[in-house]
Amino acid sequence: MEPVVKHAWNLSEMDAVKLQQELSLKMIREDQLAEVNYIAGVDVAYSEHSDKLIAAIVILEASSLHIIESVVVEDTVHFPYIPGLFSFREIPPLLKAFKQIKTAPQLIVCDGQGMAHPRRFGLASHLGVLFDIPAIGCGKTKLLGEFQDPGRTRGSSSPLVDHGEVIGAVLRTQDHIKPIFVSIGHRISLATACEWILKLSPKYRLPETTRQADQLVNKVLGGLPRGQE
DNA sequence: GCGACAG
DNA sequence: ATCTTGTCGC
Repeated sequence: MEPVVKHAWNLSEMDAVKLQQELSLKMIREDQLAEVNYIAGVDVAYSEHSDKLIAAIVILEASSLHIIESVVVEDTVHFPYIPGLFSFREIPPLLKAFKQIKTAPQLIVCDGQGMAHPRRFGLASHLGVLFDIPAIGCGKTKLLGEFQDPGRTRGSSSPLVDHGEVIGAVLRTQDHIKPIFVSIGHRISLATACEWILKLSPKYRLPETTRQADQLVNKVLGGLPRGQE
């Protein structure tokens, strides 16, 4: 698969911010989904030993949540980890991995935020806009925003708010387990995004897409500890 | 100035 | 992300 939108990645921090502001204009915050048969889960990790990034993509069949296709690639580090510019580090290796994917997904679930971002354009929005495929941001922790604790039962949620604007939802995917942060990536509403995440998390805290992609990365890393910055 | 800060 | 410590369930 190739992205619909292409742009340079060797940017300065300032140009990266500028690009986010331009690309964010293309982001669609309402439901624009066709029938969802295949869902992509993506994950990227840093390998300290090889000083490389490992990107994994899994394609799950929506009805069974079974893996239809998967790919793992290694890539050099193009950009440092900077909160707010996460996509400039993770997307290059993901583009390399997507080149090998044959089954086009109708939905992408990202390990990171969507519009719950300083410029409302996190990893999920960026990836969604590049491929023009509906995308959901799904983070284990928040980047910004305030929220009240959602109810303790699976399915409970409360709004994630930044400067009076609802930028996402804090969603409880399992009873009594720490909630996750769901936000609009591209071509999907927050309500629909939460429905999908719940559907994808029948048993664990994280959606199956993220779990499977994570598992694939760890398998390649050989269980070795991931590096730090 | 101090804390917060997706992975 | 990783690391540590503590608590609970098996």
